[in-house]
Amino acid sequence: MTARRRQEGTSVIPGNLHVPEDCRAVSEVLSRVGDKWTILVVSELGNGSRRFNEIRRSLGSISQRMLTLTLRGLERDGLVTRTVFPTVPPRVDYELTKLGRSLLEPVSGIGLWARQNRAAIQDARQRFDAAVGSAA
Amino acid sequence: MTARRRQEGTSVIPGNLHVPEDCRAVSEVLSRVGDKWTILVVSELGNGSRRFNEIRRSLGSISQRMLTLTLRGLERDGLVTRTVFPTVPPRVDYELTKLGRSLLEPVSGIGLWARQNRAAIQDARQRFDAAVGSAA
DNA sequence: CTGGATCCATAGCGATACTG
DNA sequence: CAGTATCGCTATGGATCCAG
Repeated sequence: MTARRRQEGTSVIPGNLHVPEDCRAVSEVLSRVGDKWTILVVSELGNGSRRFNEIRRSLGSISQRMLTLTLRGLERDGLVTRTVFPTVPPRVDYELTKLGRSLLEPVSGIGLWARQNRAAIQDARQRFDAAVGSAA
Repeated sequence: MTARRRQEGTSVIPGNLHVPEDCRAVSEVLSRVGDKWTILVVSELGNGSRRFNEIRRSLGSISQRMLTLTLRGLERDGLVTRTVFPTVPPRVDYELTKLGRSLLEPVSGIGLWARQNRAAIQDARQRFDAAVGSAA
């Protein structure tokens, strides 16, 4: 039970994820990035500074509550800055930090993949469902 | 409600995500990729074909149920193949498809970012919590 | 060994109402 | 406009038991 790793793979990807330490790191980031809204918000902010309701409308379907929570989380993790203008009515601007912008690159990779392979996924899904349906 | 896109940004990232159509695509993929286990499983399978309990042990903490569900989902979406050997005891191998391997690249991008910036995030988190704590 | 079925606890998230 | 607070539903995910 000491060494049960397979040696065959020699790591196709440029950094192993199966080391426990890395697993935690990835899982942590994933629970931030992988939630329902983070990537969309970050992507929107990738186009420049935005006000609260601007983001809200640009995403269309996000609830006020979730946008607040998402932005709070991003702010907490140092990915966006929150600038309050003490005017009336109040105005709050959100903007990506350097760290936040650095996330834009890997995130856009996922986004690109998503758009390129969505059709393939939907197709596979239909085939799978059909097969399961007929088998049952 | 016809055209509410800003023109200023000129898209830092190589593909806009704020088009409704793309938003759905990304959200879809995200709900598959962004769950608690998919990325870890895909990463592990990136090193080669694996049996059910091999994956299970390599991740350590995943429950049997969730591994089954995750693999089923991945199979449904055409990202992994499931090969059953009708032996006794039964043996089932999982392996990434071409589509699955193509996901490995953007995923490893996220993984890389995670490892590189985990410290920065944790740091920002502590500062934020300290600030909020003192403000309250 | 692989994995289905069930029970249960919690987290996520939307809807709504209220405040500065 | 930009939040906060509360409620309630649903999805997620773990534990456990059962079966081929």
